[in-house]
Amino acid sequence: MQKKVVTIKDIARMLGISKSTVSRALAGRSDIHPETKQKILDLASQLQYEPNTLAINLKQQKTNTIGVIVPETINRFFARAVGGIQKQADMAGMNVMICQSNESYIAEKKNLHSLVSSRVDGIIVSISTETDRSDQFASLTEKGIPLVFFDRVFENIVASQVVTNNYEIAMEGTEHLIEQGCKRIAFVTGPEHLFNSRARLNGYLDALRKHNLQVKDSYIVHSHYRSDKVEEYTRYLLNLPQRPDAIFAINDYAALEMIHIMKKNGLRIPQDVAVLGFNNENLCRFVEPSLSSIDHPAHDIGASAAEMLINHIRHHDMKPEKRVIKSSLIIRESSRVQ
Amino acid sequence: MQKKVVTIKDIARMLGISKSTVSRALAGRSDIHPETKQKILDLASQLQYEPNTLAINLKQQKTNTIGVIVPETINRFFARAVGGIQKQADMAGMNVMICQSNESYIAEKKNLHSLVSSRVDGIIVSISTETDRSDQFASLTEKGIPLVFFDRVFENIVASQVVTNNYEIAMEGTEHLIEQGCKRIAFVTGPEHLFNSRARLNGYLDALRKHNLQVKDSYIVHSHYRSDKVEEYTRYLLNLPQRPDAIFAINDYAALEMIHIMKKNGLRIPQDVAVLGFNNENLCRFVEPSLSSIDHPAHDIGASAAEMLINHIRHHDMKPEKRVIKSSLIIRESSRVQ
DNA sequence: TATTTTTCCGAGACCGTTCCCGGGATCGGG
DNA sequence: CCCGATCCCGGGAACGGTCTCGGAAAAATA
Repeated sequence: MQKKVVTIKDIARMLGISKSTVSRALAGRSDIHPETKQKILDLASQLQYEPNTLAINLKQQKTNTIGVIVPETINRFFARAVGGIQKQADMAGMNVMICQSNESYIAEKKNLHSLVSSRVDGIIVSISTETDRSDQFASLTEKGIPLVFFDRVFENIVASQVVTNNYEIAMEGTEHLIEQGCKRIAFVTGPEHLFNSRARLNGYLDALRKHNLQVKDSYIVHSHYRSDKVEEYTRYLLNLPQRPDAIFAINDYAALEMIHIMKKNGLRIPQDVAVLGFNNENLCRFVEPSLSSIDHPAHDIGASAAEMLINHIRHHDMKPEKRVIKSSLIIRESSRVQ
Repeated sequence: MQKKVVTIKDIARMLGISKSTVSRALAGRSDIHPETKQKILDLASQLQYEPNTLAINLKQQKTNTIGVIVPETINRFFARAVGGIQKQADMAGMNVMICQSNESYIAEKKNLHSLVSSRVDGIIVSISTETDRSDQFASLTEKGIPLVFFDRVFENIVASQVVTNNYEIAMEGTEHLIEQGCKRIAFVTGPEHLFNSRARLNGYLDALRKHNLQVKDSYIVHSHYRSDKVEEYTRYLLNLPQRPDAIFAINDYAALEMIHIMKKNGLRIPQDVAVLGFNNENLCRFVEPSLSSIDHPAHDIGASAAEMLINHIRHHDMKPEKRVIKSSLIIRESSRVQ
């Protein structure tokens, strides 16, 4: 049943010429008679010839492909970042191979091996919440495979990275809540070992200290980015002896769910509890109250990472570079107390 | 700078044996002395040897990879479907290569060529809104490459497909709105040439006819799945001489935005206009009013498509199969008028 | 000890391309 | 008419693996 896939050799045989000549014609090189070339191209399209990229890549010792490892594309931040990567790759005529770690260290490692085995020309990574060691990435550098991290990065590794101004924006967001008169500000952030979680936490802490507000550990929640724990830690916060009067949430979906739970408990947003989200999803504008958030330019971050990686691939001697992309605070009803 | 990547030949040379033997050890075959095998494995892991999948795939004439073309993973339905595909592929020990058409016919065609050139073992597709012809897919069958469509499928092509009961669920949803006393039900659906859009539309129309309600073309909006037109057609619907008293929306995000606009215009949901969404996103439970929706089991659809494709890959003589996965109506506040 | 079987390994073809190299044919200039 | 340059094209190695086949050495059997 299985039809034989047509190769360059088939075309050569049918035309009574050598495969070198066919290769020349298909590659669009000039040292070939126009007439011969036309015959080859005609037959190729008639037979629906598709070049075997496997063979080409093997021979060329490069794949024209950049590998991407992200936690999960169900997370819109990463979906948008991947979009930015793909757009940039398209412009450079490169392909993209996307892997999801599903926030698992093991899966991430498997993805990495898979990409290396596929001989991608470079790799872009945003690490999983579970990942707390970087040696598996260090070995890439030894192999000469360019590597760029974005958003979720390691602090101490020497590699290019694209991050946002986590510290500053967390500080700005917290100060905004303080200016609204909030004094007991809860902070929901990611796992402690993730660099950007720590940076955000520090921004939050420094904002409190700067305004002489008491830091209470019970107001700090370390959450995974997954959604199934939101109800649990919301109840925890609401049941504290001194209920928070503001919540800086890890993302907009979590913020939305928290607001929903608090409303059911008779709390008014923002009068009783002000809420600030993260990511500035579209839905922020359509919910009630509209949700203040941090605009986190996912698409640009991805595009920037891809651009940087492509540079590394093309000029192998480049030094690691760190880019900071600015997030911005978008104030809406959920945090406007006065 | 660029360190040489270690190959099977390097290991053979360093150990003074032939590459056949190294291959045997690495492939875990039995006709090799345990001691030799151990030496090879030790050196391989010490040198961080990674097999070149390009070479393996070229030789084996298969890639153990399934290609996926979806409109865009920023759309959560497709992100979840891809998740289902990936899970199923993992279980079967296969890889997944994801392409996004970005709802463009041209890009979709490019993706297809790219996957064929990469010699994927099979392809899963959900077509773009622009795609209204299927010949590019027909040629896959000639080449003997298994193909499975899901959700957005062609009506007349002979290929395996996984769809939901679009007609029935649109009918059920519409009847639900009718039972709530709504008489002027607007329907927002996808482009006319898409099979599932038409199926849903027919379900809607037949529900109206069954209950002797007048069908008005002005209540039917053909929208793309992108979000930037929502405001436009919402205003159109609200400005109709006979304003609709119910809206069956194309997805939950559109529904949310429509509700927001209507509220700003002083309309009460659901008393003035009942709203029914599509996809049953998490946020449905957290918005106000909570959003009725159609639960569209994206993950299962993807998993089912992948399972089917893997079967086709393993048993080349299989007949095309059509699977229907049931969606279900989830009633919440936004459509509960009484 | 002679023969058979088993164990283990090497040689080399092959997958589908690219590309270097060399050579025959044609052409132009002197 | 001769000869170097130009134009086309074919042969064949190479990319990094797999796998078949055959054979030498070791082990088992007679």
